[in-house]
Amino acid sequence: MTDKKTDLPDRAQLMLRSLIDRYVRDGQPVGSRTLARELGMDLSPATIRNVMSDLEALGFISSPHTSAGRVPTVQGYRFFVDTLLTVQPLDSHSIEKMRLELSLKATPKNLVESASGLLSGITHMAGVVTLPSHAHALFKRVEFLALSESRVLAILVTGEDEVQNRMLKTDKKLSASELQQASNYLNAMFAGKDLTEVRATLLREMQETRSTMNSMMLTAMRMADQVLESNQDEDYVMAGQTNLMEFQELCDIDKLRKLFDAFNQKRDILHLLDQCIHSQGIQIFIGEESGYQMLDECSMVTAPYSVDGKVMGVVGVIGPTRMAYNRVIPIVDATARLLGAALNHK
Amino acid sequence: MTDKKTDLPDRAQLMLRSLIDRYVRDGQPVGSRTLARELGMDLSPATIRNVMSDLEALGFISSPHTSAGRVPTVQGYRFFVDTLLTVQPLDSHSIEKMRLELSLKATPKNLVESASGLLSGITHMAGVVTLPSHAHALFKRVEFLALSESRVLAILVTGEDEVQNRMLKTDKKLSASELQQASNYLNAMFAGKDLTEVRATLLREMQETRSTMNSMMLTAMRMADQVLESNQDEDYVMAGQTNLMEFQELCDIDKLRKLFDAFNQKRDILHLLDQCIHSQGIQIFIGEESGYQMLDECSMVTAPYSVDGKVMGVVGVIGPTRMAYNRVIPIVDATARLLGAALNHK
DNA sequence: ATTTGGCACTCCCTGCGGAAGAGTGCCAGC
DNA sequence: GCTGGCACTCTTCCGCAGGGAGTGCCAAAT
Repeated sequence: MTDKKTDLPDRAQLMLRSLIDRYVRDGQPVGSRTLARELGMDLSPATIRNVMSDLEALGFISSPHTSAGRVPTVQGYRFFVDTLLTVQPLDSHSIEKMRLELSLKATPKNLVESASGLLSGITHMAGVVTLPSHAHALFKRVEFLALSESRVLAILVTGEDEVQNRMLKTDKKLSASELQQASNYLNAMFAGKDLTEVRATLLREMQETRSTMNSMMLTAMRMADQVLESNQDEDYVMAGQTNLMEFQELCDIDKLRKLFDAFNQKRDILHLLDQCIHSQGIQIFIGEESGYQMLDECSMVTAPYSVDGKVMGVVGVIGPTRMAYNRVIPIVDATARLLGAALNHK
Repeated sequence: MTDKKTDLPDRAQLMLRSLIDRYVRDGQPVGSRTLARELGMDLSPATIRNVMSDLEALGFISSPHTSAGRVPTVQGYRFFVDTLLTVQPLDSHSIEKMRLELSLKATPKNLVESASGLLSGITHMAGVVTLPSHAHALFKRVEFLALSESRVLAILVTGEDEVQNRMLKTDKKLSASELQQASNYLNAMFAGKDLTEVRATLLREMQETRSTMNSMMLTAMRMADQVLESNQDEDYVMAGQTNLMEFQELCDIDKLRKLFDAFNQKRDILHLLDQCIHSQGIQIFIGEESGYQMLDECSMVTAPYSVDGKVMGVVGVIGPTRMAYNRVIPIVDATARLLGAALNHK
């Protein structure tokens, strides 16, 4: 009986799965004798060898050298996670512990740090969580403070009493009452609306009704535009990077350095996380699949987290390609849910 | 002719210096023949050996094993930096380049990041710079914004238009005009004063004149007290940590991990930097001198930076014990000066 | 009193060879 | 289609010897 989709006999699939399980467990190439015992289905090593030979031909496994066992290839892992993997949901006890831990945090930033810490703590790998996007936060109010001749401090308060500061440059000095007028105007107009919506409305209004606007309104809108302009809140929090040093597949100083450089640079990692944000559900990059050389020996398991059905960011785990995917996936999944929930009713 | 202070013959001092120079240069234990050539003063290896023997007895050098050369001990380095070292100031060309780089940065945070980057870039080790202390910043103004029933956002503007947000809890709801009154009162009273002074005055006033205060004043003072309370701005910015991976004395994964954990934790490093902040001028911890195990094979060279004669923080370099102190010291020194200057006329 | 050459000694590093172990591929027989 | 047997390949792990670097000590020279 063969699986038509993959054309890979059931038995071979079982064996691939066993081999990966075993390899993930102790990191040694798996030989036919070991696998025979592991499988427990009363086959001789010779039989196993035949099938292994097929699996190797298909590119799912390979052997480091003639007389070593077999090791899964990237494609092997890919097939494994795509069609062989069975994950059982995380036990409710662990989930409760995580929920508790998160419930103690007050600010989004703290929550994100905590989530990242949880991920790294539980998986013993590196945890990464992007800061929640402000793109869909609700505009609550804005206030302006004149600091000097041409500098105005804008304070933007969004949905959950998140506060952001922006420094604006103005052409001329604006009086306190002018600023007050401007903020009153904006607050009346936009309170409760979505930030991206606010921005869109703003741009439209400035185009369409420019002529009929009085100068105060125009000033107000220009300032609001400046405030919303630089809303690229792309950043992430990482925890447990040093956990990665423990894995012997990464103990090469050179690889380690490239990896840590990338973590510090943030750019490439952000780019990857960005790709994950719109994939509904778990996303996995295995080894070179990421397209980044420093992650060649690593895998990344991510899940987007959302509040009110709106995707706010992504949580993830970075570890060696040889990781226990079936253990990591539910952890990442649960963390994403819990973080979303914690951000919500806060 | 002997140096009375140290009781170490001139020639021995010269030799120690040469040995350290050489060892720093290529990392190999230095033997008597090598040192003879290095010294260039026409002494036979046998003579050198005799003196080396003395230096070893004094604890300045040691040999990893019988038939290797000699290596400086921590005490050797200590003697070297304390009494043997001659540093020439950094050439003006490099200084100009650094000044230029710093001049492009606008905010203190950017300046600090840039300084840290410069340190690591030039020395090829890790650069670390603490954020400028706000303790002696000038109070410029404070504004309050009611966010909800019992939560008030305080915006504190200090000297150079630095802005800090604080979230306050209040017993009862305060109206916008009440908040306005409070901030007016505080701004009139404290504008232009030193933050620590403000705090001190605040506490004194609240003790002495409590009975004669009206409730508005009291509320204002309570809030101001909350704002200034949590002014512990202890943090640092680090750059080039990964440079440390290149040194073979640190290529031990375990040591590396402890080191990077400490960098992430920040606590211990901050504690060390704190010790340096009050030492007028360059401070150096060599190897175990720091008292922290993860820094056993490392040295730290620091210098405080100040604005208007007030010490604001410290810049430093962390690298292997085997570092070119005479090269690093002027770099750290110059960076401290330049950072102070850049923070000043900004 | 210092400096020096000589010499024996110690220790590390390298390369070599052989034995053990693990695993494979192939083949013939069931 | 499965299995046992067998020859073969590779890695890993010693043990061992030789070369090299450096030391300490001593007796002779300056």
